[in-house]
Amino acid sequence: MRFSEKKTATILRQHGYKFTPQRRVVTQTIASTQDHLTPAAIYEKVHQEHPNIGLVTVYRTLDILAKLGLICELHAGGSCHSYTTSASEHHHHLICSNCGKVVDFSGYDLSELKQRLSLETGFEIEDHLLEFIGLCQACQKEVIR
Amino acid sequence: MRFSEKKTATILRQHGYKFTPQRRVVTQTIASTQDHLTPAAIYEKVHQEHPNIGLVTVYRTLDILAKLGLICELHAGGSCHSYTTSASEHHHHLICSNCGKVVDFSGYDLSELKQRLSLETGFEIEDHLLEFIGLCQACQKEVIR
DNA sequence: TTGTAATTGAAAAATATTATCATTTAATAA
DNA sequence: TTATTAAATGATAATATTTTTCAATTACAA
Ligand SMILES: [Mn+2]
Ligand SMILES: [Mn+2]
Ligand SMILES: [Zn+2]
Ligand SMILES: [Zn+2]
Repeated sequence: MRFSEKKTATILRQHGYKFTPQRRVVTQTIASTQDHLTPAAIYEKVHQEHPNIGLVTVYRTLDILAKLGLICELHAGGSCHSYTTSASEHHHHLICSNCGKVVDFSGYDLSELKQRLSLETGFEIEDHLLEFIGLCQACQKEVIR
Repeated sequence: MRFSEKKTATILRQHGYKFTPQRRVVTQTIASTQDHLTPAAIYEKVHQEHPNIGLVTVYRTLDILAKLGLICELHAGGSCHSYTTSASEHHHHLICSNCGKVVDFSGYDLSELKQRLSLETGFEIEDHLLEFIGLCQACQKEVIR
């Protein structure tokens, strides 16, 4: 079982959030499938059983669950955000989550990992994304929490 | 000089695209700064000098330039897409660009790189994103190009 | 120069996300 | 249990973002 209701409740409460029925349902819905789902897809599933839960609540819940690491946010090309349960001269990026500053870095080679994954999964890998998110020096001073 | 107009023109034409004034301007605008810019920000800059270039053209141009690797698309948390010149138990993802299938993988450790980057840049790194994009086995057979 | 497929811009449409605010509710402690 | 209260919800509206449409224009190969 990849999903523990008790754990979700505990972690939410530990961070000062309430464990509401809505949050339980959204979490369960995401846990009920291997797929990654867009907010709209999650809302649709949730809405079938619980037509009274609003889309906005889904968005709010996803934000919180992702922030707490209870679900995993991923970037899927076109439709930017989806969620799944948490269980040239190429360069990569370091991005400040506060001011948006971007620092490039290079010299980190992922080709060995890429090859390993290709063999293990049969994927034909075309691209990758490696980004670090954090606070730049300037923003570390400004930001309270 | 990080930007070569001739190279842009050549690569566009090599792929059957025309090298239009609009595409030149968008490329130049992106190349003119170290920042990463949202489509809206790019449009705004472009629009100052060339008020006749439409927002839609900016979007279309960004798609093409990114696809050809002439600019680099990045995922910046909140506001999903920006562009810059191209020069639980934690796990990561392998995503099929055709059907959206997601395969998790784990056991790849980025902590050493993270530490190195922290030291070099002064960033306080909070998170990272590592994703491989490609075609799953099933889709490799289906997809023509 | 000509022909033609690609591209463009304006507008509208479709999507996606966030803000507001009156009402309800989970959690704490009397 | 009950009362209290800050947090959460849902309906709606407001924004923001992206895509579609289509007639007019244009790059560029022939
Ligand atoms: Mn890059
Ligand atoms: Mn992950
Ligand atoms: Zn910063
Ligand atoms: Zn696939």
